[in-house]
Parts: sequence; C-alpha cells; structure tokens
Amino acid sequence: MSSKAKPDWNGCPTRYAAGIVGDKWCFLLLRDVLLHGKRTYREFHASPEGISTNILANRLTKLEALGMLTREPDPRKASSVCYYPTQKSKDFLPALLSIMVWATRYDEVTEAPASFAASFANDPTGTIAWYDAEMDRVDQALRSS
Amino acid sequence: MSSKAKPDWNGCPTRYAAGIVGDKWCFLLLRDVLLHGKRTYREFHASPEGISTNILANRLTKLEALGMLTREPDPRKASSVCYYPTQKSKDFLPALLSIMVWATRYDEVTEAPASFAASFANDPTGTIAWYDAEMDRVDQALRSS
DNA sequence: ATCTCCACTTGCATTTTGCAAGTGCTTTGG
DNA sequence: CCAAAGCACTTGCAAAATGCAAGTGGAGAT
Repeated sequence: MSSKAKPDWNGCPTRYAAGIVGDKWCFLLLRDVLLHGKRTYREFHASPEGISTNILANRLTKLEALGMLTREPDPRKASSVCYYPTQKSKDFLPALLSIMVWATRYDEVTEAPASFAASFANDPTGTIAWYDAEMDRVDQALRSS
Repeated sequence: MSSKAKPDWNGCPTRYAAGIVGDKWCFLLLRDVLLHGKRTYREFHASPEGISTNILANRLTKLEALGMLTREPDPRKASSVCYYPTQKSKDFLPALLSIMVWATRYDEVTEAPASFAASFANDPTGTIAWYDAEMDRVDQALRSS
C-alpha cells in the first residue's frame, strides 16, 4: 500500500460489522459456534455467561436472518434443533482469532495460554485451518448421525 | 498446532473482548480513533451514525477506564480535549482490519474497494504498519502543535 | 461585560434487557 | 396408552439502557 491517500471509506464495513458483532450476545454466540462447536439451543444456553432464553431466541433468529446460521432439525432427535454456521460465519473465524489474540494479551485474568497467541502469530493460516477442520468434523458427525 | 486437544479455554478472551468491542458504540469509536484519526469529542460526535452526546460521554469514559484511550487537553486550544489511542487500542488494529476484510466481503453495499481486502491479504503486516504510522503521524502533529 | 464555543449533564419518554413463569409439541417410561 | 419429562421457545413485568432535547459551567474571543 502506498502512503498516498488516506482512505475515507473505512467507516462503512466497520458499521456493517458493528451491526452484527457489535452486540455482546451475537458475538458470544459466534464464539460458541465457531470455536466450541456448540450447535443446539441447550448448548448455547449452557454457556457460562448465562444468556436468558428470550434473548437467546431473539439472537438466534437475528443471526439466521443475517445469514450467519442455518436452523435445521437435529438428526439425533427430530424434536430438537441444530444451528449450523454458514460460510459467512465460518469466514469470520480469522477475525475472531485476531480478536482473541488481542484479548489474551490484555485480559489480566485470561485462561488462554500464551502459546495460543504465539501459535496464531506463527502460523495463522494453519491455526484457522485447524479450527475450520474441527468445526467441519463436528457438523459432519452431527449430520450423519 | 497439533490436532490433539480441543482447547476449552477459548471462551474467556472472547468474553473479555465482548465486554469492550461487543458494544456498537465502543466499536465505532475505536474505528474513528484507529482508522479515521479522530481525536476530539466534536469529531466523534460528527460521525455519520449519530451517537447522542450522553452516550458518547459515557463511552469515552468507559474506554478511558478500560485503558483504551487517554484524555488530554488539546494543544491547539486549552479548553478543548483530545482522546488518544493507547498501545492497548493500537494493538487492536490487526483485529479491526480482519473484521473489515470480512465485512467488506459480505456487506452488499460496502463502500470499501475490493483492493482493500486484497491488500490486507497480500501484506497484512504492511497494511497494519501503514495505519499505525498514519495514526502516529496524526498524534505527533497534534501534540507538537 | 457579553457572547460563543465546547464538553459535557440532566430529564424524560421509549426501547431493550433480565428474570421467572408458562406454553405447546415431542419423546420416553411404565 | 397415558403420565411425566424434555425441548425450544413465548409471555409478562420490573429494571436498566438508550435517544432526544434542552440546559450547564467554564474558557476564549469581541
């Protein structure tokens, strides 16, 4: 990038992102989906932040409407539901990992080992690919059960 | 990263980040500070999203308390105030750019040129360094005026 | 001395959230 | 085949956060 022009258009994609991940609960749900492999209402509800059921339902609907999740019947139990990440949310993984690297550095009580940041800095592509593969494994196991 | 253990600690740094950037207004203020070089209350208030004055004051206080901004008198006019990014918020830049790459891809009305994502993908370190340098230039010009 | 600018603060109506309880459908156990 | 339990929400209501408009106090300019 040359040092010519100061771009003026940065605001817009950021505003778009703010509408999705600039919401605490959506952001945490994306973590659950993209890193923890959670797929059901029950699993999301069990996260330690204690989201209440009305907010959870609201955010799942929102994320589905935004094309971040797909809602499908649970192959293991027809009365149950699974929410799978779409390509759009999977593509958010690199950004999520970047955020985590930053948070790991500055959160004084982080539970993340220092090796995480080092690993991502050392081989971001590989780290991203590893999580992607893990999530694909989760979804394939689920869908074929 | 070996394919051994599925890490269980991811939640925590994400929760920390959610407490800061999981707020629409904080997130947009960070954009203004890190990409647009805005430094004053007036400039933040002028952003197109139209933050109201009480919320702006509240978030500036919050970001200062979180160590993301420092509040200092404006060298150009003693009765005015400048908010500068700290190292902590400057270190958030790579994550912010990653988010923007994602948003640029999926926001159908994005104003960002496709070249931005390509440029960041091609040379992330250089792109980050460019923004860092721009912001340092803004701050040095301000402080020495 | 007054006027203006600046960075907020205040009051109040509206919206969003959190919490607890309830609902309707499905599955499970006896 | 019926009762009980599980699941994915929905509803009602009090509390908190937000948005908007107006006001405040101090520094600088006229």
